Amino acid sequence: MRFTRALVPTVKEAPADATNVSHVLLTRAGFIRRVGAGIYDFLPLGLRVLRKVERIIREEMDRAGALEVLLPALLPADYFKETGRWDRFGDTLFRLQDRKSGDYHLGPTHEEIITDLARREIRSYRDLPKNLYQIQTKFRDEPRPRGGLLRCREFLMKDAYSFDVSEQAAMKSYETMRDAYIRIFDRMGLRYRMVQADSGAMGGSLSAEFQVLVDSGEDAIVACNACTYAANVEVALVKRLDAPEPAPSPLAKLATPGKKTIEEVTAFLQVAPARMLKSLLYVAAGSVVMVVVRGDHDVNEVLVARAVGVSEVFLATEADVRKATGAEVGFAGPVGFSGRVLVDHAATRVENAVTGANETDAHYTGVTWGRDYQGDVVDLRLAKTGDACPQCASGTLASYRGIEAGHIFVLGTHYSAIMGAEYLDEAQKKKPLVMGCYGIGVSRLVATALEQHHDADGIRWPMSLAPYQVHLVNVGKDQAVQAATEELYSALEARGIEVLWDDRDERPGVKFKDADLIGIPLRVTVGGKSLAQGKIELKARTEADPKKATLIARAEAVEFLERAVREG
RNA sequence: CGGGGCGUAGCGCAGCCUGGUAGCGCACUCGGUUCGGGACCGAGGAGUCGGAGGUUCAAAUCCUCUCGCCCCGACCA
Repeated sequence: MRFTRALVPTVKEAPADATNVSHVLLTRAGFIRRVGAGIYDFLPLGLRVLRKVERIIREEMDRAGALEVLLPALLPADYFKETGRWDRFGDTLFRLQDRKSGDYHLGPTHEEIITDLARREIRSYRDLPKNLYQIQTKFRDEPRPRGGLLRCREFLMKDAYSFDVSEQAAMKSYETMRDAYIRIFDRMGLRYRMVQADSGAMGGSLSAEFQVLVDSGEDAIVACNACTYAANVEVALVKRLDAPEPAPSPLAKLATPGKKTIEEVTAFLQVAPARMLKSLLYVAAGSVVMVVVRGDHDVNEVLVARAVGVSEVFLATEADVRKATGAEVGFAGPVGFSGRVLVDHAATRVENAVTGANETDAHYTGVTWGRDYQGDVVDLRLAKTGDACPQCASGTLASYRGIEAGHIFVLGTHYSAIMGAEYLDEAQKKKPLVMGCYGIGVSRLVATALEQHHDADGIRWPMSLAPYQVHLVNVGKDQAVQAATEELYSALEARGIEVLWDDRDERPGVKFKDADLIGIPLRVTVGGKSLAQGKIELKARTEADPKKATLIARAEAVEFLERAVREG
């Protein structure tokens, strides 16, 4: 492609509202333009990257035996009403009505629609297993779209759904997808980690996220430095500690006027935060539960929700706290508390702890688990760097940040049971299809890849995702240079190499700056000086030194570049 | 939904406090010089100042309402 015929509107200044690199660089390099909040145009370069992402995904999904379909984006409300998600999805659903006032919405995900297809078309165990996928635009009215392509209201997603005869067979489908995902993300040249994840409201039993490691990522994950354990902090566990030698002191009540926070109490009583019990009140499905963790630990709300058996919990309001404890906020504690108490395992190991007395301006000291208070002992604390690995003997956990690029689930029969998607087994018995679902954020990946591959000058696309493979630059107006560049351009195109030729009548500096910004992996420069020696210059975008270029004989250039492109 | 902020030329911004008929940089057009890391000189084109209402002789500027957007938090199959 000749630059003068292309649409590559690069700009020097970043949009004022951009807060992350991918948004800034995709905009500056002319890949995307913002149309509305969380809504973007893909310009030619952006679309080419998007297509590369799609192609890799299609190739690997097809290789894994999945079948591509295309489901509608515009959906009658009936299906979501059938599973209750019409209500549960709340404001996230883009709703609309047709001319006859019928309810419709734009699809945020397609479990219902695919399950409907399956219940109509899959009848026998002989039809199974099946894995259907699509690459489709999804719509979610996010409470707060942000980060350019990272969190949009309209975005492109690959979603796949597997159907099997049994839980065991579904596990196999899940593993096949897991392996396909590994190939996909490897091919994209991303550094990522597969982590245990919350199956949450999807009603699934097993799930893993593919987290692309980026410091600015929205998700926090922990991984063991010695074994394979890696998990989203939402569900990460920590090794349970052994009990200390018990040396219980008697329970005593102390006046702690105005000392509400852990910091205030530890300073006032001269005790370490680890000797405190932090008691927080949560509302779960309408009732209040007290959650007790060690003073230096934080509560993991997903674990609390799991322990209670609900999909989410909320921190109680001040009024709720006063009502439940009879004291101001800051003085809650498990001793003598009448409601349900959940205690983190580590908290039960604190002997002679200090905790609120459920009485304004008072705390207890000498609090000991089992003697002074009871409760359900579960794992409730948020894992953090340095915590002991729950899976192996000696490892410790380290924290990372990531962007969720893929998520795979075993769904079980959640949707098939509700919607009556059944097959007939060998014994002519009707059984619900066992499902799995597998998503990849296609448009998000364009931004995610960039978040991981850029420098101060611009983007550094991995070869597999780059909009073009070679960025050809001619410098100077020299007739010989012009002719040589033209010839090289044609030769490269003839070999099927994707080349963007900056044929603009611009100064070299402008061309080089734009080349760095756009981020095509190989830059080839044809200039008067080197051409006089029969050479052209090759510079990889990953090479930091702007002056470091490899000189290649003109005659060997095409083959050399062909090899360089193949090797990525 | 809670807190904060911003809407002025395609982009980034100033002007608003203290009302007086809209400006800067980039980009764009034309002419000239220049040409290996975002050149320079000169001449131009381009804005219902987010919208509605009000105050006033006069509103980008003051007042009221409204819409949109951004940031932090909440939320995020």
